[in-house]
Amino acid sequence: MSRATLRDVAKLAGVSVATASKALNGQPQVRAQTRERVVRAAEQLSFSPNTLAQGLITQRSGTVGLLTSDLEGRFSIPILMGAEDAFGSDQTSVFLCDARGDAIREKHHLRALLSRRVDGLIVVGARPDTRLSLGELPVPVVYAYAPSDDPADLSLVTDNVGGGRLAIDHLIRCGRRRIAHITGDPGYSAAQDRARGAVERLAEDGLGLAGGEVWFGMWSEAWGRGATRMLLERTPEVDAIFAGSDEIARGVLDVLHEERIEVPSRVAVIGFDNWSVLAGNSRPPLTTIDLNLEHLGRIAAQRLSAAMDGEPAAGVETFPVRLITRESTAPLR
Amino acid sequence: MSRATLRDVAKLAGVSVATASKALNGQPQVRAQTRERVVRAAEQLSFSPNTLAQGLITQRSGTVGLLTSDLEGRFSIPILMGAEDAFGSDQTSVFLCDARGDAIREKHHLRALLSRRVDGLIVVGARPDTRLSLGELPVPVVYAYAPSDDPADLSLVTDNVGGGRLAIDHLIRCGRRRIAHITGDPGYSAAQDRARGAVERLAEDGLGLAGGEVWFGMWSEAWGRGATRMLLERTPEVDAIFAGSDEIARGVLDVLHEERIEVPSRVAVIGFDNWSVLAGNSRPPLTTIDLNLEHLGRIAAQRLSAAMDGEPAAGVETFPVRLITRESTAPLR
DNA sequence: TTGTAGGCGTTATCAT
DNA sequence: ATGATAACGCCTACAA
Repeated sequence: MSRATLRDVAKLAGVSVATASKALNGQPQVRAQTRERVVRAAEQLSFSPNTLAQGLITQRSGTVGLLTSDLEGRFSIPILMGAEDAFGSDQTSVFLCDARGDAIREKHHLRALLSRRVDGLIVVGARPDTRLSLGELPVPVVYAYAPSDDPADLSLVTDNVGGGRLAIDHLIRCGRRRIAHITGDPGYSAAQDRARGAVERLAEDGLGLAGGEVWFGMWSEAWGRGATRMLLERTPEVDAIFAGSDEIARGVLDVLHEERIEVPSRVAVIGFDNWSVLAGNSRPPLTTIDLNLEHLGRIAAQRLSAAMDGEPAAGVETFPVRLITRESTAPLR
Repeated sequence: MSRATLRDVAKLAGVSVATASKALNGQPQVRAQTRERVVRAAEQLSFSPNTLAQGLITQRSGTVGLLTSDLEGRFSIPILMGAEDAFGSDQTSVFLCDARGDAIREKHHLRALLSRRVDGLIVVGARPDTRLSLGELPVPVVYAYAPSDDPADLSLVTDNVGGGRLAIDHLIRCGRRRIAHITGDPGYSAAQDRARGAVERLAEDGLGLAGGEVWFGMWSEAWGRGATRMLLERTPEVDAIFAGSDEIARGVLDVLHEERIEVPSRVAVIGFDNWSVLAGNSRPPLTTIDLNLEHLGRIAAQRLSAAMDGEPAAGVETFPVRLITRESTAPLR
């Protein structure tokens, strides 16, 4: 199976390359009968137009670059899927580049992408903290998940503050009043923002955190377990725990279970991330907050398309998260 | 930041495009002084050669397609990372395409990739069962994880039988003799192969499975819990459990913990996949089998490069898995 | 050592 | 309705 060129098709159909081109591209000024001949010739040779050559002329490669900083991270993948999906039906293909959090490698990839004449770039960070802007580039760029530090760039982020509010709101609606918050590394803006949202929402009902403080620590099950043990010792009357991630929530559930404290009847638990392998399989299945990352990716692709079509945007757009109700929370009866 | 062409560089340097080209590409027949001028001009204009145009001439696009059937699956990602890693980002860029297990979409992507003149293709399946060959293509193809049904294709797979053997071997070395096997959907060749390896290895020591049968079911924690309960009822003397996945292993550990059966002192548990969020965070941390998928991806890239350089290969290559020892297994004392 | 010319596969603009 | 012809950006004989 070798590669037929338009010339081959034209020759086989007995027309000029120009006519063949027009016939194949559905231009009107070509006799139906001629078009038919060309199309058949193309099929016969299984002709496939060389997009590179087309791009040379149209000044559009029909490709975009997806620059991620950690592929294995569970956050980049859904975004990446959403973006790939939104472009998919179009005629744009996606170059995947993983910089592994290394600035050098990122520069390297950037160079390669630009020389491949990508029409645009999506940059997806590993964590929702602000990252360095790539600066001015000959193609439009959209930052997803991790916002750029340059307000002239367009950044798309999830609403972590809103997520914290939403979690607490749900627990309050379940009749809980003594709510604790166990979360991860305080160096992450995600941890800070979720905590802030939680505290704000509590305040609206005249409440404070059970135990008085946010339990910052690490994004791990082990920390969830450790913090829960300390919490139970210090504040045994707690009736709900908002965990900053599903991993932490698993640790929380584990200790609760061990202590024979019933979930949700005595203590309700809510997680964050909706990482299904963790949230869907726990005992009981975990109520949690979904970041809508796939949607974020889809929007990123749309914004990028718009920018490529000459309608650029700037600033930070924040997207809402949503509550996934499972069985680890329920109204107090 | 617009786009300088080689002509612009040549003009600025006061030479012809041919000379500029030679100067930039390190050809010897150009005076050092001239080269210097050209290079400076290129830098000044931040010139970046148009890879598409180069590809038109060299008949090589410097791109490969990565056709995956499920991105969210935890198996494609490491392979994809390995492959992306192995292609030096300067030489080769990777087009990512997710067919979502849909044959139509796959055809669609394939068409697009070929018209983009990719130099090669890596096809990575979602599960290790045989998949349909893409047939004869104008570029080399390597199948990774899921082998092609056509022996003329090159397929790279992990050794699931060997994995089963390895797991049992480890348990036997720990002094266990009453070993049960709880695994997932029997419709997966992975489940069958791992079970076969396990049974074979047991037989070498004159042993059979504790309880007599493999416990096939589903790839979930819930099944791991359910099966373990039934197992303990029917075969309480079991001293080790080989779980077909880390998810299942988590369920196993959960019930063992609930029943106050000590791990590993009374029952050892080994998982499969080394999915770190599950295996690394369990109580105790889980001994498991790592599929070396990143390595598989790296090899896939190498084989593809070789094929692109005119050294094709065919058949199925099977790659060894490896034991990750954590704390859920230990010698019986 | 440098420049000229032809061509890679397409499309668009003219003639015919 | 069809066909030459000139681009697109680059590279590589070949000529000067």
